[in-house]
Amino acid sequence: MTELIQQDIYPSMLISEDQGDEKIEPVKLGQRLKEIRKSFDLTLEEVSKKTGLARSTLSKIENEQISPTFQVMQKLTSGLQIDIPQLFAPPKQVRATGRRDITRNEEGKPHPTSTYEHELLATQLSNKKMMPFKSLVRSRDFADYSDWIRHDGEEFLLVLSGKITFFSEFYEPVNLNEGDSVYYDANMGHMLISISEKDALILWITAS
Amino acid sequence: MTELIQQDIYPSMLISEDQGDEKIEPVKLGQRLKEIRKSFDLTLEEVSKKTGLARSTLSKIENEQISPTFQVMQKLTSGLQIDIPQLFAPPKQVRATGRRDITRNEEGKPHPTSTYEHELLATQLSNKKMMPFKSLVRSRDFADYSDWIRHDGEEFLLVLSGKITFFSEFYEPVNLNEGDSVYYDANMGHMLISISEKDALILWITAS
DNA sequence: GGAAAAAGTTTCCTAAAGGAAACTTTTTAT
DNA sequence: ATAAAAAGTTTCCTTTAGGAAACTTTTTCC
Repeated sequence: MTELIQQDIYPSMLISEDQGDEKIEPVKLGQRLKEIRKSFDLTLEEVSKKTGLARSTLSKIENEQISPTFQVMQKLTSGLQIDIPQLFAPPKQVRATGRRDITRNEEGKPHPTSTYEHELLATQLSNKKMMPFKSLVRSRDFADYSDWIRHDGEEFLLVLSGKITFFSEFYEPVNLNEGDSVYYDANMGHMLISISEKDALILWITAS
Repeated sequence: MTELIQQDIYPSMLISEDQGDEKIEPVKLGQRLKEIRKSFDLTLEEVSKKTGLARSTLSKIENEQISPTFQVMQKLTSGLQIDIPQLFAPPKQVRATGRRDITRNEEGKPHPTSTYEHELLATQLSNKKMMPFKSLVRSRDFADYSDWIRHDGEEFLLVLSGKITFFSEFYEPVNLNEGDSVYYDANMGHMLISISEKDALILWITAS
């Protein structure tokens, strides 16, 4: 996109090329199987011997005339020494998605709990790798928690304002001031309390 | 971020790949399906509605009385919004874990480039899913960039102070003020410039 | 080019999958 | 505890998958 720099061309001024309809992957299993077979340079007969499946059956699967049972698929994967995901991960197409979701200050999706006022960010997008949210830490005593908070994935938090104490299962409690951050495994028990005059505001991001 | 990655690469800057070491093939497809169903707290009837499969069929699959056809497996995965490998990745290996890494304000690892002053956070940890850093946006003109910045993964940014313009390949430029945030696919070209009097400070997190 | 062999497809049959409904077990409500 | 409802299983029947063999197409070799 050199033009953008050289002239003043904005994205909305550009006309996108018609790149053909991207088909949503219905997974052409037969086609995929044929690719694999060819890549090993095998005939149906040879695959038949390796997998114990009839030549005719293999032909029909490759031509999408029948839908193989799981049993058959297991014979295929073990006979051909491949694993199942391989059967479905054919052309690892790195789709240049262009999703973008802006969340203005204070305009996230509110999500209050007994100990936090969460404000979920980027909620217009689903299927994302990270889940960002701002949280007002209302709790001021770890007695507010009945137990450690613990869940899958990893978590990063940054103190935006105020001051908190970060408790965790395997470490001493530690105080965090504005600008401080911590990265931790979220299946290690953890919890927060505000210790500043005003409730602390933090940015939280989870990935799993 | 392209520059960031292309220059010095430290372990703590790397994002851990999904450990796809799945060689295990659960012969217990039915059991696995039941686990998934229970985890969503669904009844056979509800799964039936979601997938279009008969209640009886689902029961038989769960009890290993029949071997579902690929067609049926596709209905299962699309109806339950899971992907196929998930059906075969049963024993979720709970990774160990109690890592924690605190970064005090301004005490991250400096990493200057021509357009940004990056301050890498949580650099004591390697193999993490997210890579967090604060960046001072020094650039004030998109002519400072020779081309779009573009890399794998997804990115989230939050303006900590100042004001920026966020340029991206498929959208109009947009101004972001303190507290505003944006989530986007990083393989969509993107770049930032400061438009406040002082250079803007942002929090940036990448995951791939 | 014309067998003959090899590779692949189609047919035909039986064995198994998938659906509707009957039946059994478990949960909820009274 | 008992009835009613919900969840799950089994039966019975129709449709479809899978294998053996016949058939068609492609390749090999003279």
